Amino acid sequence: MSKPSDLVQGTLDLLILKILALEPLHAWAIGQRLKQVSKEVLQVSDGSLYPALHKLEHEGWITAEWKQSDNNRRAKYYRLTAPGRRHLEREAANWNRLAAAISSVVKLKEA
Amino acid sequence: MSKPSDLVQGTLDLLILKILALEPLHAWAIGQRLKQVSKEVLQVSDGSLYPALHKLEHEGWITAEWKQSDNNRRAKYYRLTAPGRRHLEREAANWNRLAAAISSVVKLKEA
DNA sequence: CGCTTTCCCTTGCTTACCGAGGGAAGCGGG
DNA sequence: CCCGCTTCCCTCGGTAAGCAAGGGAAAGCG
Repeated sequence: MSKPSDLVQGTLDLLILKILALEPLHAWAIGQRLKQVSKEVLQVSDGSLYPALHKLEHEGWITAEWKQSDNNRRAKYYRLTAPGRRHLEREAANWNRLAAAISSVVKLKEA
Repeated sequence: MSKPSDLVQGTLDLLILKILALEPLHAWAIGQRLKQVSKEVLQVSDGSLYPALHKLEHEGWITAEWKQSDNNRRAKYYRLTAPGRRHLEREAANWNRLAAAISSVVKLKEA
């Protein structure tokens, strides 16, 4: 099945970049943070998160650095790059454009 | 490539159902209407539209009927069913929930 | 009689995500 | 001291969704 009832396809990159724009975090914490700030609405699984992060890193929008986590474990902290920040702005603008269009259709009443 | 810059994945069903909730239409007209009401923002191709309609019909949310179009051609008019209307409400509610959550994340500033 | 427009459809591909799996290291309790 | 729980890392195989590119037919018009 695998129906994404707790995520909108194509928005994961945007969400990750936005979270990292506020503060560098490791993968696991990103998932937790996303869940927390969205009040449990947005939930992303490991199997989605890690590949997405690797893709973003490969595209140069984030960089990784191994550090010690708060719980004294090795963790790969991701940080937004300058191109990443610009990309985030583009993605955010595009989301706003599309979300507004869709919402306007959803709210349509008889002409 | 095929990057959906003019659509958000997973919202096509919702958009189609909503358009049909206002007025029965044939496939080609649905595409036009969607483009029109969204001020050119939402554009859906043939290759997306027809399979989506067939799927919706197969699931019982819409029904089809051959008629003459305004331009005197044969056209398959789709109409929302009662279960389809209920499904539309669920999908719309889910969209609102997720879109609000995503938008709230996108608008985040430093805590 | 070609040309454009309006309408129908399918096939193969890519992207994006998920579920299920596996592993290692710190930490606390018994 | 070991065992289980949590935290953290990752990959693989599958599925869903949409798109580009193909195809066709019939109406109307010059």
